[in-house]
Amino acid sequence: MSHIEQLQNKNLKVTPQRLEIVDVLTHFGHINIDNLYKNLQSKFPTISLATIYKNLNTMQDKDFVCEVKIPHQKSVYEITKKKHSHVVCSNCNEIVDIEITTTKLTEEAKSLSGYQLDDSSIVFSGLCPECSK
Amino acid sequence: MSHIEQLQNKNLKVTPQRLEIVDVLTHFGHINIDNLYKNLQSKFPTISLATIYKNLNTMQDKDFVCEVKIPHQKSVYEITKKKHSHVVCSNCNEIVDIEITTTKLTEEAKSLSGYQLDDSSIVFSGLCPECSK
DNA sequence: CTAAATGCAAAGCATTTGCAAATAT
DNA sequence: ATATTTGCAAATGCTTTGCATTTAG
Repeated sequence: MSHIEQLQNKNLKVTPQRLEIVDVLTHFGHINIDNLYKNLQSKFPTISLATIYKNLNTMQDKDFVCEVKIPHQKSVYEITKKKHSHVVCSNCNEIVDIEITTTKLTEEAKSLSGYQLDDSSIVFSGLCPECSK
Repeated sequence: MSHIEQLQNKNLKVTPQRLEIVDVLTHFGHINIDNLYKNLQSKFPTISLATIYKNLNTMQDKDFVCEVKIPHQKSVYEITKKKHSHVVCSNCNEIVDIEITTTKLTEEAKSLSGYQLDDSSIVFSGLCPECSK
């Protein structure tokens, strides 16, 4: 499905700025506000941070984009996709997605806490292959 | 060990304000800046947010306090203790600590990502026993 | 006595809002 | 044609800084 269709499916008007935000998010996978801004400026020299904030907010409201909170770093944003976890390099900040099975751990957490749990946010930290050389 | 001794062990001067911050952190387990501020005002009507920020920052530098980033909420702070995970109620925001075994999951994450991992941050979300009634 | 902490005010960032003009549908 | 989006400027909110005074050790 094209990015245009993805936006239309969420009832988001397809503006050039918005489309480029989706392109950049898709290309980088995860990106923080500042880097998103920098990347958009090459194609849209007059784009404003307000536009980026507004777009990220409406996209989050429509559940098309989500924020990932990372320890000791600024939050990054990603296109909402199948539930997954994150691994972050504490040296170069590279982030990758991983699909791990959290069922057993969530069960453990449920019985230990007495909570009814339906979600989990997991971020592993360490060194990426490049930085651990 | 008393809170006074805990501060001294970290080379932190024992001021009344600082001691009360530790008392409040210990009492609540996890608290965000605003609520910490409100709680301190009863005992120190003229305490300033700057003092609280400065204290949390130096305490974090000394690894005596740490920040916990929670999805969809303001960060909370806690006294640094043995590694553990968190469970948060998405209705009343209550947070509890749990000790779960993350070894297997971390191994899985390592092999999937190719990263050398030495830390993980896990936050489960759901309803606390009270809110799920 | 010295270095650090406090509290105030000001400064510095980050994010949101209001609004006129432009644009998507 | 209408409702939404954009980009600017201003406003708001959050966190840090500078500094004179106070306090802990």
